[in-house]
Amino acid sequence: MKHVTKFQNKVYEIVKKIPRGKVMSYKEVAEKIGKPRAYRAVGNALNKSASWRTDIPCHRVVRSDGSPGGYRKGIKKKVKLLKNEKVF
DNA sequence: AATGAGGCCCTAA
DNA sequence: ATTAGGGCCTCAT
Repeated sequence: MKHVTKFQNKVYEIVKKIPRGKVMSYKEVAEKIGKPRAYRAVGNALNKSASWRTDIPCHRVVRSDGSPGGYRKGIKKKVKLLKNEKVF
C-alpha cells in the first residue's frame, strides 16, 4: 500500500461499488467524485492501482461509447472478464 | 458514420 | 517548480 490521494481513494470507493454485471464509464466515476473533468485522472489512478489493487474491479470501468478502453493486465483479459460478468 | 485534432485533470520524474 | 504522459471525452470535418 503506497500513498494514495483523496482523489484516488474516491475513485476506488466508486469503482468498488460497481455491482457485478454492470459497467461504468470513466466520466461517470469522475462525476461521482465531483470532478466530471477528471475522467483522465480516474483512468490513470486505476491504471497504477490495478498493479496492487486487486479488490477493485477496474475492468468494469469502460469508455462512454462502450469500448473496453484499456487494461494494465491486458485488454483481452478485461474483455474476457466483462463477458464473464455481463453474461448474467 | 468515422476520423482528426484539441483540451481538461492527476501523478510521477 | 515544471514537463510529459495517460486506460479519455467532445467538437468539427
